[in-house]
Amino acid sequence: MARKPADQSVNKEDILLAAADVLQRNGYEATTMKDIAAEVNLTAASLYHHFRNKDALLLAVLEAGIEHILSQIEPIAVSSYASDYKLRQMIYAHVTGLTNNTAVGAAMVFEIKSLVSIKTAPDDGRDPEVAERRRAFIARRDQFERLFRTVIQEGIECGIFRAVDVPIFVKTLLGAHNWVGVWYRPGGRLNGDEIADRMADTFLRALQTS
Amino acid sequence: MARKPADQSVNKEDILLAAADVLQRNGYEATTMKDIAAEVNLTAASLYHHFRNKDALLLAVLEAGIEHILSQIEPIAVSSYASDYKLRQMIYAHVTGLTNNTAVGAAMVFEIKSLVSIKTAPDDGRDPEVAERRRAFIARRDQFERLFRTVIQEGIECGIFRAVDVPIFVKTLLGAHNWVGVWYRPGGRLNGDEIADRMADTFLRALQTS
DNA sequence: CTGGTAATCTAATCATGATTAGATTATTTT
DNA sequence: AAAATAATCTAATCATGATTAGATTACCAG
Repeated sequence: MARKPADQSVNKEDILLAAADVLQRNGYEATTMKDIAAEVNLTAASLYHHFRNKDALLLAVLEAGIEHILSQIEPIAVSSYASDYKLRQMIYAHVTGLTNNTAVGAAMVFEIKSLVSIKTAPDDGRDPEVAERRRAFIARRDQFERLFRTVIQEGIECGIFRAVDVPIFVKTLLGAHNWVGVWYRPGGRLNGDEIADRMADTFLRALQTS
Repeated sequence: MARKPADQSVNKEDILLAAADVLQRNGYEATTMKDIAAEVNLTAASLYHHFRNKDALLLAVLEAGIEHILSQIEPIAVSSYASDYKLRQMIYAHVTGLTNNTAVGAAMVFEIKSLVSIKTAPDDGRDPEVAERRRAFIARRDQFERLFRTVIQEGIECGIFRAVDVPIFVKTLLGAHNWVGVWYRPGGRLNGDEIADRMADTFLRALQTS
């Protein structure tokens, strides 16, 4: 499990990676600070030098994840290629993103719930900063979804795609993608690229006019 | 939140429903025995009269959920209608199942991870009975997935569907479905039936020969 | 080198939440 | 209605895990 020789000091990057990994394996509540610390050969207490608390750490993981994905998807979405080409590329980017970094991917998918869950969240007076970042994160999520909607809407308008119920179609698409983060295991019959391909086929077929 | 007048004594059914509900809201780890108990106006301690422990309770929720869904899907899958008709019905049953009982649906989707998660599970010596039921549950899950695969395979063989990569297609389909349990909220623009319809359209289109 | 900051550590604290023990009360059965 | 059983309760226990306090150690600027 240990990834490093346990020598030099650790930076936030390392911790985020390790956290994403543990998070994927165990889920938010079941992941202890100690688990994360162990992954980078630190003690739990040391993590507090880098992050205010567990929530802040989780949030940082998710932020990194979504920014990464957005940085891949956004340029495609706003490019001027044909809608079908764009959609295929976006699907490809998203799915391979999830399969390449399973950790962040699955953490992202699942932990959103912890994040949105009202348990800790009801106008969480305790840490206004975290509350704010939480809000920002959700906004990015929405942004992400919107990119897909826009591309599909475009495609419909210029007649490349048949007229589907865009919001539902996008939820369907993203649900399928997200689930990949759950079942995908490296070394299976297909690699991320191949999976992405097949999924893109499915959804582009579904949008085909005829 | 309280569903009952808090009078007569409570039975397992009630507890399972309540648990599913809380589970959906908070997730496994974040759901306390007290939360569940409160939902049926009991104390946490009282729950132990009905279930050996928290794991057993969760498992019972999931078992009930999957049996219910299977009881809906299986008859359709083994019937002798045309594959496309069967698939549409199965999608419909699954999706509306998830939207009707959001609680069980989402709990099912998410909590599988807790269940499969190795945290509590590594040949869990502590409670062999629970370990066994856990195994059985996973088997039912697989059975469920297999029903979809079979129907699609059939359809391909008799030329109703185009030749897709069946395992991936089914993961795609089920991922999309499962996600419904996450985003669906009663009272939205569309009800369960309408959502199911649109999703069925999407996937049947994707399978269309042409 | 030498002070100062950064990164860690060890050893508490503190809170939460599962589980158990030992009554108590309600319902059935005979 | 007495005995037995079921369903609850209250009041511990016990363990875990987040967070804090107070050193210690490592590393960098002057």
